[in-house]
Amino acid sequence: MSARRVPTSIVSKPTPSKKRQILPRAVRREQLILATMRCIARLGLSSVTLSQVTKEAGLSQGIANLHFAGKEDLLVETLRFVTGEYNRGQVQILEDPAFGLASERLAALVAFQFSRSVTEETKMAVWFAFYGEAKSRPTYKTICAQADARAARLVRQLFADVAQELGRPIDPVMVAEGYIALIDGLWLSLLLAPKKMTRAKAKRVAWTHLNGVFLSL
Amino acid sequence: MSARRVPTSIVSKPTPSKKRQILPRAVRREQLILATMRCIARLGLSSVTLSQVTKEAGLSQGIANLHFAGKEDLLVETLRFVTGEYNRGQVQILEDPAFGLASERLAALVAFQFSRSVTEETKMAVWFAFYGEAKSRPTYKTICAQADARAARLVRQLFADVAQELGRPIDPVMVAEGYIALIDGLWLSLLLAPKKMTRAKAKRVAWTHLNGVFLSL
Amino acid sequence: MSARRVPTSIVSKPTPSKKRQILPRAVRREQLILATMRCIARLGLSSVTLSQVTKEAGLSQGIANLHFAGKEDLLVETLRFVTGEYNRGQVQILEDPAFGLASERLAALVAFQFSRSVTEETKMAVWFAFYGEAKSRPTYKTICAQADARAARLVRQLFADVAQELGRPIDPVMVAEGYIALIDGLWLSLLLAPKKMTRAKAKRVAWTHLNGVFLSL
Amino acid sequence: MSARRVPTSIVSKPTPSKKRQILPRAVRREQLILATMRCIARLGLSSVTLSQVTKEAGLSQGIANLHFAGKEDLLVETLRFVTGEYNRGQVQILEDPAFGLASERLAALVAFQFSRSVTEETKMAVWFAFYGEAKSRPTYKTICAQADARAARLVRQLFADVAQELGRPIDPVMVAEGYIALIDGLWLSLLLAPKKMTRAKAKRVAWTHLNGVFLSL
DNA sequence: AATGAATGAGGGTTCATTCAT
DNA sequence: CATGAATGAACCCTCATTCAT
Repeated sequence: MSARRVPTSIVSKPTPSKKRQILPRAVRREQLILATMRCIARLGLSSVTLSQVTKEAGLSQGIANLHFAGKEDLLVETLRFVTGEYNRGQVQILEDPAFGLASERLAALVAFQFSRSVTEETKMAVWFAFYGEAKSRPTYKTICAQADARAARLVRQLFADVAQELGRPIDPVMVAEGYIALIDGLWLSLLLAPKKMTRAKAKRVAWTHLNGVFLSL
Repeated sequence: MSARRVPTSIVSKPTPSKKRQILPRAVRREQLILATMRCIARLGLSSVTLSQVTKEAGLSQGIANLHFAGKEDLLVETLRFVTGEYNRGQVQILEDPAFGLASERLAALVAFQFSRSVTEETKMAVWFAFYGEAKSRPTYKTICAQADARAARLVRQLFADVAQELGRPIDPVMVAEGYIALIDGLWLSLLLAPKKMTRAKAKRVAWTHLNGVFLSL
Repeated sequence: MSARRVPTSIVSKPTPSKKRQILPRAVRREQLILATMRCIARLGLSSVTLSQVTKEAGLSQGIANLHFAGKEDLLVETLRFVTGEYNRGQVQILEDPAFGLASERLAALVAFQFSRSVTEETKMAVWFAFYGEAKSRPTYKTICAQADARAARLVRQLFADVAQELGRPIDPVMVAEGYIALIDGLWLSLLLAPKKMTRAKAKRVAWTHLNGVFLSL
Repeated sequence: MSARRVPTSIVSKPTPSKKRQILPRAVRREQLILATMRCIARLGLSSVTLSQVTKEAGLSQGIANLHFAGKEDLLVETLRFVTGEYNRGQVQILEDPAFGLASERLAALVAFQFSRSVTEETKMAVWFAFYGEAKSRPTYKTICAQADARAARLVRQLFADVAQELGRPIDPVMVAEGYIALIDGLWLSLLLAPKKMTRAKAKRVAWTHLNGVFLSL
């Protein structure tokens, strides 16, 4: 049958080319953001240096300050990149006209949240790296909060739809909050104990929770 | 009837005394660890400096290196302090002979996990600060993993007991993992969006989840 | 009749230029090494700081760590610089085809060893600064020992040639060791008591010794 | 035959006694000076710390500042101790009424200068450690210069006596300076290349030199 | 007098940022 | 635009000194 495909990712390191190249601003910025993500995952947010990031990107020292206002700005943009991508993915599912039923949408959401792309180690690491600093960094906190709020709104709406569809009266706010907390916790397990928590298992746990919530969905 | 007590915490800053004071090693270490916790909460793990920590503790620059092998050691001991305290609290509940029923124990656990002491902002901040770096720091990762493993074992046992007590056949491993993930996620909400998530609400969410799991506990 | 020339030296401090200048790595390294030599002479090996060295070189704090692996590396390279220079000078004399007679070579060696360039105060200070630490620093010791061994070999050969030329049977090993010790001792006098020991006087002492050794050379 | 005696030295570390002891000032000072010498030999002048010295002496941190004005004072007194001891030894020989002939005195001097006690590694290391710093430290320089001057005076007188005794007209100043330089150089060899230069060999080199000087003494 | 915990100035080093090329 | 050498502020850490015990 089909050959085992190597999972490719936009976050994996590209092959370097030694020539001095002039590229569009947006491309350079993304190069740097992706390199930043890999560095955060490898070194941790507190050990990331511009030197490491630019080396990872295969570019010169000074380039980060050329395309970003400074290190902090690069980090913020990295966070925005990750949250933006996630939120766009969520929106796509919840607005996809292909789904007729809310419960189908929910299934798609769960699948998405534990898809390889979303739970990629690098991304998880970046998420939690910023969560860990968010408490003390208003900028991070705001971005995280906004992303969370957007996600919560979508999930709330979805749960309301599902409840209506099933004829089960639930409190969408409470249920959404519980569900989101569960997902966050499962992601944390995936990040910190990948030996014990797999994507498949996490998905099962999520469904168990949902079953409990909707009493046999 | 009782007067509204100001919530005191071991983590809050003590009044300074300008005199050069000589104190037992253990006391100094705890002073420094608590100051470190406050600094992590205020500045973030990546911005904590020994200078800040010792100033926060009202002590001199050099003292941190006098009582700890270095900054990294101080941070590690801080992490151990937090995880140790939590684990001890958990064990206490699960071994307390005062509880006759497993379900009473579970209630106590939930109460403990959302008690003021455990969910104190500073502590939550410290937890997630280290979680955020754990991916890239083997030492942190190990300590977190050990704490998580201990917690998981206790919760698993408790859930098995509760299930037996209620005559509900559940998979304690899956259920424990779900519950723990939920708690982690709720703590994260408490930390990042204290405006939207209160301790009371979190507790309710946790109970909703448990109800779902045990089908009307 | 010729005008009294100001003795110029590569070790004397150059005029500073305030502009940020970019220079080849080798040039910067030599700048720093020379500044280090001046600092050792002025402050002593135990009081040399990178701060002093870079100020002496008219450069910024951080530059030392940019061109050397660290302070210790800078010091080691400084030692190598001095020993290398001396050894090269010696080799040059002993291999110079201009000298027909071994005794001429010997005369040139003595002249070299007490030349202004070799006995420059700064260099003598550096030599003995490192000798003083060599006992306890394997790296210094090795470099000094290698330089000494090279010098001894050359002197031994030269003395053997001179002895043959004069038809005087001597023990080249013993004589070389004595001569080298004498030179070291005279350099020490030049360094510590320049008021009492001049280059001219030292040369005379050396010749007296050699006369004694070769019985009227 | 007699058993091979372990060469004992005042500089070797004494057995520690854990009790807090109160001792006469002079004893404490000497304890600390001897410990300082061992530390200089082991670590080098630039790495000696009071912490190391007091540990080596088996005493408490603060004691050095109790018996000396400060670290610098301790070092200076250590230098004085070594130079004083050497000078006293020299004077003793040159004033000893037991010697009838100046040449006997000279023989005794050579024997003394290469005696085990004087050429003890620790002492040599201390000598050259201070020589190495003397250039830049007026205090060290003065002490070394005074010791050298005293030694030179004695040697000069001795050489004059020997010359008269032998009926050889020599320049005592030049000869003394050459001899002293030779001795210094030989000590340096003993310190840095003990594998290649032994006390016996050094003595022979010295005698070869003296023979040359006095033309078959 | 003796101890050793506490202090704080100053060291080496890192690294975000600048800027000459 | 891109580079990477140069800068200098700020970090961690050491250690001479002080001082409560």
